[in-house]
Amino acid sequence: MRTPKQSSAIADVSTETRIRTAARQLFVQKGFTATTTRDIAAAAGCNVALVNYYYRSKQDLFATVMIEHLRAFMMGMRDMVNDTSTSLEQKITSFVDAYITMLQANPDLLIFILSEIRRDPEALATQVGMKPILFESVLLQQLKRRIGRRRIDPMQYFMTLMAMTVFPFIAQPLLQAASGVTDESFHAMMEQRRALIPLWMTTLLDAKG
Amino acid sequence: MRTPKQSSAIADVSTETRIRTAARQLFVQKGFTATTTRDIAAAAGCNVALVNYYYRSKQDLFATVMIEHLRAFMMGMRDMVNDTSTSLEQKITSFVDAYITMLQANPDLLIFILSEIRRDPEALATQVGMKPILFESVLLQQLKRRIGRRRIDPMQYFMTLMAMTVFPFIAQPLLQAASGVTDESFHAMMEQRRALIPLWMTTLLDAKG
DNA sequence: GTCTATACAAAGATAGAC
DNA sequence: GTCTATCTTTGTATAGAC
Repeated sequence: MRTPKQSSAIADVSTETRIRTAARQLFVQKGFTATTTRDIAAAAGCNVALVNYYYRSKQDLFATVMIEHLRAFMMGMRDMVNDTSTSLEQKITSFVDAYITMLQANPDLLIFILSEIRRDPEALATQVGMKPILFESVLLQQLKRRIGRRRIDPMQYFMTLMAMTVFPFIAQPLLQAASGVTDESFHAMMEQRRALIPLWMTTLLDAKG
Repeated sequence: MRTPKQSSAIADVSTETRIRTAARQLFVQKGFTATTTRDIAAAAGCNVALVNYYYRSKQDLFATVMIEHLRAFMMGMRDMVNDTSTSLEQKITSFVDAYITMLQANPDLLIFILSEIRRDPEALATQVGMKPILFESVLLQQLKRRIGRRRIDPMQYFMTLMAMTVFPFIAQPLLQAASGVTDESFHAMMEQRRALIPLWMTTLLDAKG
């Protein structure tokens, strides 16, 4: 008395999809190394060999899953940075807000992605389509126009914007361990930063570089 | 006709040290996952079992080697940030220089720190002695004096300094994958940043916050 | 204490039957 | 498409020589 197919809790979907779903949950929860193909197979209710059958390797499965995650966020970003009806300052504010909100909601996801991204950055970057967002956006055009003839490198400026927004979330655990800062005060610090970053970035724009 | 000991290129030192030396080279060169205990043993000219004999596990060996690196770096930092004979601007420049030089040489160290931060931030912070460097330095005193009565939060300022310096190394793999930036041009970008960061941080100091 | 040889288990990957 | 059986690599542990 046994069903030959779909013995898992996830039913009524193809094995391929069940594997992907199980993999996403496990990868986000435990990270790449700590997640085994046997874990994934068990959660998907199938044999170990099936994981390699559908996705050539654990590595490829991981890349597939992570690309799904990133792509959703990046598609929202793409619309925002290409909106011709908003000013550069408005875009910077929206940019900072979107990232801080996303990272406040998923604190683990960032370090997870960053630490595991070394494994195959090429697959992520190309398939998520970061190039147009980073290098062909209206935001970048507005930035170049604003900079004019002064010697500010747009890439350095953009890197600084990203850094000011994202880095605190990376440093958070260490900051809290070293200084005893609470979750609440860190949260308050990031809320304050929503206004501070646009202010400082504007200051840099108007200064000489 | 064979020597029972020290058949490796690294001679005249204890096996324990040879293992540590070989491990550091390989970890820095190939990363944690790609480096096997058998690689390390071969490079150290000893048996695989010796690696586990002296260091309980590959993970412990990695931690030992990397924490050595970090501690040495931080001790240098401590002297620098507490030098009463240098100005705030000089310290910022030295700070940026030291970090960029260190991270250019040891790209994997950063990933190690990030994953360790997640695993046990308390241990890392105390073992390396970050507290006095971050929160009791002459640098911080000079910063507070310089800020005076204006509404700049020293912590926000310091966080920004760290972010501008460290974040690019975190983003490097993704940046290179997305834009096709070569190792050389990334290196050049970071060299340019040695001057840019102190300039921008000084600009922020003199602006209103 | 040091070292060699070897065993063992876990995990990724593959071949071939059905 | 799916499964069983198997192979290979790799981290770890043990037994025993010197």
